[in-house]
Amino acid sequence: MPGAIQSVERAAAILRLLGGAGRPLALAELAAALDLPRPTVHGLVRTLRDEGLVDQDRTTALYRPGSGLRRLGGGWDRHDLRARAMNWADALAGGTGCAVYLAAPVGTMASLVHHVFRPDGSPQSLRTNTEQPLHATAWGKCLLAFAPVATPPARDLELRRYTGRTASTVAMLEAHLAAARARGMATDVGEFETGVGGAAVPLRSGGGLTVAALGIAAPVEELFGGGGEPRRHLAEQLLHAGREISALLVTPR
Amino acid sequence: MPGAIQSVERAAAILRLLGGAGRPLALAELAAALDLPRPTVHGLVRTLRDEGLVDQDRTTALYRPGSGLRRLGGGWDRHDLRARAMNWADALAGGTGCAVYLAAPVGTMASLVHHVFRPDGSPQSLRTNTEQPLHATAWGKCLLAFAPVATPPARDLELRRYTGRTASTVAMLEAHLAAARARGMATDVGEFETGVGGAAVPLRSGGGLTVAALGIAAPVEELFGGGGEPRRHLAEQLLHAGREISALLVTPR
DNA sequence: AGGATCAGTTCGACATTGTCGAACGTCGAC
DNA sequence: GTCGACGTTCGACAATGTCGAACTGATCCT
Repeated sequence: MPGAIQSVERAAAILRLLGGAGRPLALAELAAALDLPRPTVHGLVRTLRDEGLVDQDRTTALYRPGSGLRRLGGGWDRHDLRARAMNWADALAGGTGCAVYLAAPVGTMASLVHHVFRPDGSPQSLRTNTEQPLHATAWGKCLLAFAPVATPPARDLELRRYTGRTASTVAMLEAHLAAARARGMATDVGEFETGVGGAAVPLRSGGGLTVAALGIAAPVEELFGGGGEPRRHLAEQLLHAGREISALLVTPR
Repeated sequence: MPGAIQSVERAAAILRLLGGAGRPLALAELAAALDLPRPTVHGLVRTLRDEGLVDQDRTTALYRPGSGLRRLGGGWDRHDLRARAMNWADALAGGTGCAVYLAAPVGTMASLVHHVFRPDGSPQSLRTNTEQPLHATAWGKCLLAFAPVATPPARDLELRRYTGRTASTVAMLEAHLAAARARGMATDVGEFETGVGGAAVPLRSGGGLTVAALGIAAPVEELFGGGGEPRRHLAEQLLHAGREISALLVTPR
C-alpha cells in the first residue's frame, strides 16, 4: 500500500505552523520547526506562496497565511451572495410588504448577509452583518433543515429560549425541521421576537446544495392565515424569489 | 532556477476545486478537471484528507473541504479566545461597574466573542456573536489601530454614521486611530450608540500580534472625566486586565 | 571602510519519491 | 447474472524533490 505524498504532508505542516503562530515566521524558523534544511523548506513555501496560500512580506521576507486560503473553505463569499440576491430581495419586500432577510450559516448562527426594511415606514433597525440563532428564526431553521452539512446537528445546539414559543427541546426542533422539509419552507411564529413571524426558503447553488436562506418577516397575524400556514400570496412570492435567486447562484461568475 | 514543487501545486489545485465547487466532488470529477489519471489524484487527495484539509464522506466517498482548513487562516479560534479571557472579563465588569466586550476582527466588522452585562441590574440584551462596525466602537477602533494586518485600511471602510459623533471621514478616523496608538487605548464618546461611551485595549498573542480587543462600556459621563480621558481607575483596571489576558494568550495550550 | 555573521535564495547531482498503467473489489443499473 | 463506473491498491521506473555547497544582500561591529 503506497504511503502519503511526503511533499504534500510537508506543505500542510507549513500551513499549520503559519496558521498557529500568531505572527509572521522567517524561513529559518520554519526550517528549525520542521527539522528540514532551508532549501527544502524554501522550495515548498515558495510554491505555497505562488499558489496564494502563503503571503511573504516584501521587505522582511517573513511568511504568513495567504489570502487565497479564504476561498478554500467552501461556502459562498457573502459579498457575492448579496450581490446576486439583493435585487430579488428588494423586490420581494416591495411585493409582500414584509421585511426580507438573506441569511448564511456561520457556526451555530444564521448570519444576516442582507436585510431589507419592511416598506411601511415603521421604525426598524438595520441588521445586516448581525447573527441570529439558528433554532429560533425561520431562516435559521431553514438552514438547519436544508443545509445539514453546513450547520450543526440539532442536538449540538444550545436551545436558548427567546419567547414562549421558541423550540427549546431537540425533539421539538426536529419536528419543526421535518415539517419545514415536507413543506419546502421553514416558518417561525414569534419564536425569536414576540409577535413577529417569519417564513424562509432555501437558496441552492450548483448541485442543489443549500448555501443560504431567504426569509420574510412580519407580525404573526399578518403573515399567517387560518390553519397556521403562511398566507398563500406571500408564500408564493417567497418561493418564486427563492427559485429565481437559486438560478442565479448556479451560474458561474 | 528550480521550478515549483509540482505535487504541492496539484494539491493546491485540488483544494481550489473543492472550495469553489459548491458541492462535494467525486474522485473521477477531480481527475477529469485536472486532466490527471485517477491514481495520481487519489494519492494527493488521500494525503490532503489525512492532513484534515479535505473530508471524505464515508458512504458516498465524495470529497469536500475539510474542517482543518479553519485553523490555517491565522487568528484565534473564538472559543479558545473566550475560554482564556472570560474570567478576567467577568472580573473587569465587577471591578469597573461597566459592561465588558471582547471583540475579534471579522472582515469589516468587530465580532463580539464575549459580552458581560453591566452589573447594575439594568435592562440589557446579550450581544455575544453579534457584529459591530469597526469604525464606530472603541473595540472596533482598537482593532483598526493595533491589528492592521487583520483589519482593512480605513479608506476601504464604509464610514456609516450611527450618531452625530461617529467618525464619518477617513481623515477623522485616522486621527482617532493615531490618538489610540499614542495612548495605547482606543475610546468612543457615543459614536455607535448615543450617550454610551467605550474604551478598549489590544489583546496580544505570542510575538506581540494583536488578535482581539477588550473593551468596557458605560454612559459617557460615567466613563470619561474632565479632559475627555477615561477615568483613571477605570483605565487602569482595563489596561491591567488586558495585560493579564495577553499573558494567557502567549502560552500555548 | 572592511570584515564577520546571518539568512534568503540559487544551483545541480542524484537518491528518493511520485506517477500512473494495470488490476482488483464494490456498487448500482439493467 | 452481467456490465459499467469508480474508488482503491500494486509496483516498475522516470521524474521530481531533496539538500550540501555556494552566492547574494543586509545588518552589525570594530
